[in-house]
Amino acid sequence: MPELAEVEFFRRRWDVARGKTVKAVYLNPRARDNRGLPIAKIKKVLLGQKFLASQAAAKQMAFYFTNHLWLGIHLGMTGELAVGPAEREPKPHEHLVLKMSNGQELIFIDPRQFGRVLFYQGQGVPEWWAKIAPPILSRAFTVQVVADFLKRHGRAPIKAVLLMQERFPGIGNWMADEVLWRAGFHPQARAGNFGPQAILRLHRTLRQVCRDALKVIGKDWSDPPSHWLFNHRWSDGGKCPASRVLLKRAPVGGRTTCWSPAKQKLGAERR
DNA sequence: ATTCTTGTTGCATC
DNA sequence: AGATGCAACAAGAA
Repeated sequence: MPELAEVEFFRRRWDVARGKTVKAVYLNPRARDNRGLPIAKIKKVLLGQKFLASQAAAKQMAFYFTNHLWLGIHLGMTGELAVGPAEREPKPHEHLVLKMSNGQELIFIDPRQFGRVLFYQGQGVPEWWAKIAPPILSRAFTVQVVADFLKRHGRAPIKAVLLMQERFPGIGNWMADEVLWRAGFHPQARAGNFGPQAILRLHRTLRQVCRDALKVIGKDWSDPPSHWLFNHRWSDGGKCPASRVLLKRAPVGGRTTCWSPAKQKLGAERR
């Protein structure tokens, strides 16, 4: 499920072991998440190092250890981070496990294996971390930046554009739908048709949904309130929490998309 | 049995 | 050249 706020939630889970030392490393060499990793080297250099800090950005996390060591994790479609006691019954698809000095294990589970584990050792910041786009909640995410990006992808449906991580880091399928629903834009609206007022509104709504999601899900994984589209989007016969009309569902930009035909009409973007 | 999936990439096509 | 769309990746749920 992991989009912006869920990623932050999982980061916090592992962060309980901050300050502890790595006592053992397990990396499944056959897991697709671990492809390309120097597994033997990671095991060797990580052992005995202290977990110093963690950070989430977009759909990625970075865990930083002494000796300039970085572990990056992308949760893909089905990944999650867990913390468990060492004597637990291991579950299937545990692709990375760090045994920590407090007796806890930090576990990365990912059945579908669309996720990714990354590694870096050295001064400075790894390329895979540095290249993540500036956060939607940062000052760099200006209205102008959004306007330029929509123009550049003018022929694509706005739904597909909102999913582009190079400009909307952390936005995934449900967040994109939530934004468009709240702002009142049809997911099929062409990005190039958005007028100045509509762009302003889209920009503001993007920031608001990110803030709200982090407040609700990012902190302790509470379910969002039922007046969000989130709670109704996957059920057949789901109704728009604002207008009570039957929600529509269809693929847009290659992804299942849910919208309220009452609230989101083509043309509203042209202002 | 079949179809679906909260993500990303690589490649074909426009 | 740059933008767009789609299949592929893999496993489990409905």
